[in-house]
Amino acid sequence: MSRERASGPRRQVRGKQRMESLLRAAEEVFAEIGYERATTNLIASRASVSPGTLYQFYPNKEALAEALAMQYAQELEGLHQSVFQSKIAAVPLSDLVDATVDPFLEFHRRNPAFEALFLAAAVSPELAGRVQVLHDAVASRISALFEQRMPEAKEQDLRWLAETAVGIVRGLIPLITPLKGSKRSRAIRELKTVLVRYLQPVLTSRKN
Amino acid sequence: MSRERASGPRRQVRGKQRMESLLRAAEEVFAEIGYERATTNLIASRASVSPGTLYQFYPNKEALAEALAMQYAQELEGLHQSVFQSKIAAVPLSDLVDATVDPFLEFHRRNPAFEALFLAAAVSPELAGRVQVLHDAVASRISALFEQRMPEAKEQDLRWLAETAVGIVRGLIPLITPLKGSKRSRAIRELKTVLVRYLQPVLTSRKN
Amino acid sequence: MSRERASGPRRQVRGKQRMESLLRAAEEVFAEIGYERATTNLIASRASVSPGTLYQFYPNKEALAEALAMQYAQELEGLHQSVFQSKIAAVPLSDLVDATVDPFLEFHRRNPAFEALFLAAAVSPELAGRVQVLHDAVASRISALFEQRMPEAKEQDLRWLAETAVGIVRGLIPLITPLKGSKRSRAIRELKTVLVRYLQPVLTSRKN
Amino acid sequence: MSRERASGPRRQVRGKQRMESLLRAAEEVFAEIGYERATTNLIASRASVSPGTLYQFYPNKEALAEALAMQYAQELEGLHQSVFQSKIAAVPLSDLVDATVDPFLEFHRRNPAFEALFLAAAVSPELAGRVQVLHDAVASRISALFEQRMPEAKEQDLRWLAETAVGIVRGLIPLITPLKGSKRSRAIRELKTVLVRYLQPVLTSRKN
DNA sequence: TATGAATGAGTGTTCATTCAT
DNA sequence: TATGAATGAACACTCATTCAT
Repeated sequence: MSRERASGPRRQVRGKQRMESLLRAAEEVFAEIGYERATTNLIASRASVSPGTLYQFYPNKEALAEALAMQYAQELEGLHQSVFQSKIAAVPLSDLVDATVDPFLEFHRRNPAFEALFLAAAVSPELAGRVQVLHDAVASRISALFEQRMPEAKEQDLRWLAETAVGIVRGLIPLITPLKGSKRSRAIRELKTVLVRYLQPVLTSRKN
Repeated sequence: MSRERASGPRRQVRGKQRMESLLRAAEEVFAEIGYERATTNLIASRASVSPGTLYQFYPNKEALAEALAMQYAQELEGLHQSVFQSKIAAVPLSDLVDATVDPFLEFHRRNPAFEALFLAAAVSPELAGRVQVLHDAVASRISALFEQRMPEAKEQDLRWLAETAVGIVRGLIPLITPLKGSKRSRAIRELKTVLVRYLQPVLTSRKN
Repeated sequence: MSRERASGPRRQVRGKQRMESLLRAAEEVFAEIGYERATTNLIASRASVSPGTLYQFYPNKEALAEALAMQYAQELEGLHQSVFQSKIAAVPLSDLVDATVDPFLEFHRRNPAFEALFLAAAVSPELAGRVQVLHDAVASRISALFEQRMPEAKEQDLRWLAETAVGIVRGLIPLITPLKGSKRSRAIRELKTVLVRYLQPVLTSRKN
Repeated sequence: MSRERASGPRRQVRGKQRMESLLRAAEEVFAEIGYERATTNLIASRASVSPGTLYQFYPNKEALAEALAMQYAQELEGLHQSVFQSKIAAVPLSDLVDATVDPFLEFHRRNPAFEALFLAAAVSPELAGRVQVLHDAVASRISALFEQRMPEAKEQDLRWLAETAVGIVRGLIPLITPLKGSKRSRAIRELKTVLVRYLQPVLTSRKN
């Protein structure tokens, strides 16, 4: 027989590619019109694929959101790698804030569906559970970072600090996102000011 | 003299009541499942009326949201009346923060659809315009309050300060809302801490 | 008692006025958006009256159409009075056509709902019966007119002639209505040419 | 070679068939109750499909009307083919009228929704544009036909002649449609008489 | 009489999902 | 695998008509 099953692995590769392109399409659509308003048919057609194909890879709309969330979470893990490789304890707080906030804002800019997922999670309890990973990824990362500045602090307190910091960022991001240029810079500076002033009393660098 | 077409006004009263009860039903439903997921038929049936009745008073779903927003905005206006009547300039900052945050959190608790409107506005551009009034009501109020502490400050800077403060509150409210009792108190204290530390350098009371 | 029932007749007068103003409102609305699309609520509000009031005078939408049709029919009766008072048999055919067509076109212009009723009747069998009177009023009038030119003709043939003539007018009116000025005049001339050429062989004036 | 993705084309065939059956259902319903009163759900159920299926092929009710109009227009193009193939200039006028009117009446009988579309267009401005093609198809065809009889005539005049002739037919068709048998024949003869008498003076055959 | 609130079946249309091919 | 036709329960919204006042 001429047609051997060599296509097995190849098929899997194609499958992965399809999943990726569907995810990118979902990202696009979520970013444009939000999760709730996004329709699976639109996502499929953005991926140049039939609705049936979409459902072959993702059992429903939520699954797309979750897969996207997982991808984001993974990327977020790596986001502050460089910070962790530096001597955190010795760096001035404002530098630490810079090194944490800037990559995050960049990530935010690169992934406009990120916000859409958070908004959707706030409305849909089902989605909330699946997107929780995103929040956790960030918060525990920040918490770990803080620990290196104050190793004697209680886990609980570190967590509060981290959650609050993350909340501040999420609260001020809407002020930043619509702006460009110097106005945006100013808004970012304000965000950093809030964080520094909030954290200063507890996270003063060891050097000082 | 006393009774010209007695039933006219009575009918109008009934109309007003219907509008109120529809608004309360909308509030309920928005709070439970969010604006996007709320259906006009569900709202109508919550108000124990037919869909047609709803549309006799509100031309569409957005109009309900807007009417609700207006009501909230009005209530928010009155929220900090007492603060304004005190000698703002002389009060310790932490007291000022208390007097501002506490009523707002209370308002937030009493009106669970408030958050739903904000979330919806973030997703729906059409709604955004109609709900803007809510944000403005709060931000300009806070801005005015700040002005009394630092009358020499530029309008622009005051506005930034206010927007940032409001952003902080909105960012941290999700940490507070799900909690009860002492955990909630702690979360609230954390919010106030952020605000005080952020504002202290610029809004130190005159007395000091 | 000071408030006697002198209002009886006065009330009836007011009732007539209401009916008239409702009919005028219906006419307006039918002309603007057609019978099918016209809503009783819109008609009522055009007459500055509540829907309930409308239904006190006309039991349903059809009744409005019928009442309007009756009014038109009555007016159409009087439309060719002057023609009948002339010596029809002696007048040149083209003059007769002028004297018949011109007032009709004028009537058509003055009563834009007239056409709307015909269109609606063509679609709605229920309405058809009620609007029939309009067609009959015109056709039998024309038939009578023709009779004076050829008194020996059979009733049947006269009727055919009249129906056909009316059909021609109704068929060409859409070419006339949208036009103004000289274009309109030309279209009218064409209509008259059709009628004259059609009728000439049978309705040649006696004088000739 | 013969079977690349065999089911693809087969599905497309099914799609085409659905579109046809939906169009036939629409035709039926339009003919029975008119365009305005026709509901998409009724059309769908006539075609034994769900509403969703209808909307997969036609984005809205108007699109159905338009598709129908296109189909009719195409059929109308071919309607007078045989006339054009004859020596138009040499044929007696009454024969020409026969050869033009008869197929058209036959078409009219076969396609009862044709009239419904015209009526709807007269009421709905949106539809008017989409149905215009029907009128144009007929009128320009007739105009071309007339040109062969009087090649020296001005384009403008030919158009007037054609529009008028079409108007006559449309005006008299309501007299014909409800009739059967000899009454119908008589009505048709009357229509042809009108046309012949109107056109004779300008369209006398060359032979004469 | 007159009002206008109230009705509720029905309208065009959507969309997450399934299924035959 | 992939297609795209098919579903059908919902949705936002309408309107002729009724009814309490």
